[in-house]
Amino acid sequence: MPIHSLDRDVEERLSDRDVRYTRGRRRVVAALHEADGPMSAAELHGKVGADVPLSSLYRTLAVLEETEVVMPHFGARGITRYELAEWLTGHHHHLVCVDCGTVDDINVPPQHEAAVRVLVEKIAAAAAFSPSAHVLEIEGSCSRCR
Amino acid sequence: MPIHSLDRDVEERLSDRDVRYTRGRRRVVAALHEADGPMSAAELHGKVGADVPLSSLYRTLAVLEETEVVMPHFGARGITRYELAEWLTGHHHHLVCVDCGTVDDINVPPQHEAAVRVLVEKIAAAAAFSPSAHVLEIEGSCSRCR
DNA sequence: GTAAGAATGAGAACTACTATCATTATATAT
DNA sequence: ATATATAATGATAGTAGTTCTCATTCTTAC
Repeated sequence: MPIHSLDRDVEERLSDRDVRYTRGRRRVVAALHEADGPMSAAELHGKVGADVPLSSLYRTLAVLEETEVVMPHFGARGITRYELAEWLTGHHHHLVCVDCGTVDDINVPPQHEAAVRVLVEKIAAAAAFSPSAHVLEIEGSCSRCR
Repeated sequence: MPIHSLDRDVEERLSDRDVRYTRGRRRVVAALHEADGPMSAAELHGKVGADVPLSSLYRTLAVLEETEVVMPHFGARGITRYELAEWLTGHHHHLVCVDCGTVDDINVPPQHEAAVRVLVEKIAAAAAFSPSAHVLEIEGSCSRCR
């Protein structure tokens, strides 16, 4: 999705919730859009510039999470990373490097995704659990570490 | 796996690594064995008794992680939970309740597990990533919350 | 242009976790 | 069995990531 139509979608969502789409918030959304995986507050601090204080980034992320523009991801010890919500980016999964900890997004072709969904349904059904979503993380060594 | 054979396996592993299998460590292993999902240090503090200080629990968990008796799980904001390693319990996945945050283990029948593995291979292959493991978390509402 | 409300920045406070160190327990050698 | 060396524990101080507070600045509506 190009940045301007993303921006329009986010703008509309925030306006619906009576929340302003300010410069600081735009910067965070843009940084997450350029990233190729979830980012932590500290990583965003490095990317959007150190002039934006960490406390503001945390608050911005909290606001964007409440309005469902971003989603938290808890894949690493002690740190919360954020990525744009799937209604903005499309459904995807993660490749997690067990050596360096980087997380990269991976898009799954529709037929595989459908197969995953069917399996999830079957597995959950056996436990009388009604699944609303699934998270698949593939662990291994990334190309940089291998 | 019954507790005594689990205990024997852990004992052997720790002895191999020249680490003692003490009373405190046994208590943690037993608590994790009885649990039906990963537990945090604070939750263990409640379960094994408040007479075991948190600092000891954190260190015990670190030792058990180094010796690969337990595995960390980062499914919740800011907290690390631990569960017995899969060589002790068998491979399994998680049902995560989006309402209350509880995580329950779920065993997956072999044919479904095989299908998951095949899909993971295919998805990863498309990104030139060689998978060593996978984590599948199924989100939904647990029976208590529904 | 002004008033009301929202967002920001700076820093204090909180929580999960880690490190330190003195004390206690365990294992090995004699 | 006792002494000695090494490991584990408990208490507490310290750290990192995150959240809260509040005074100031910016927006929006009138």
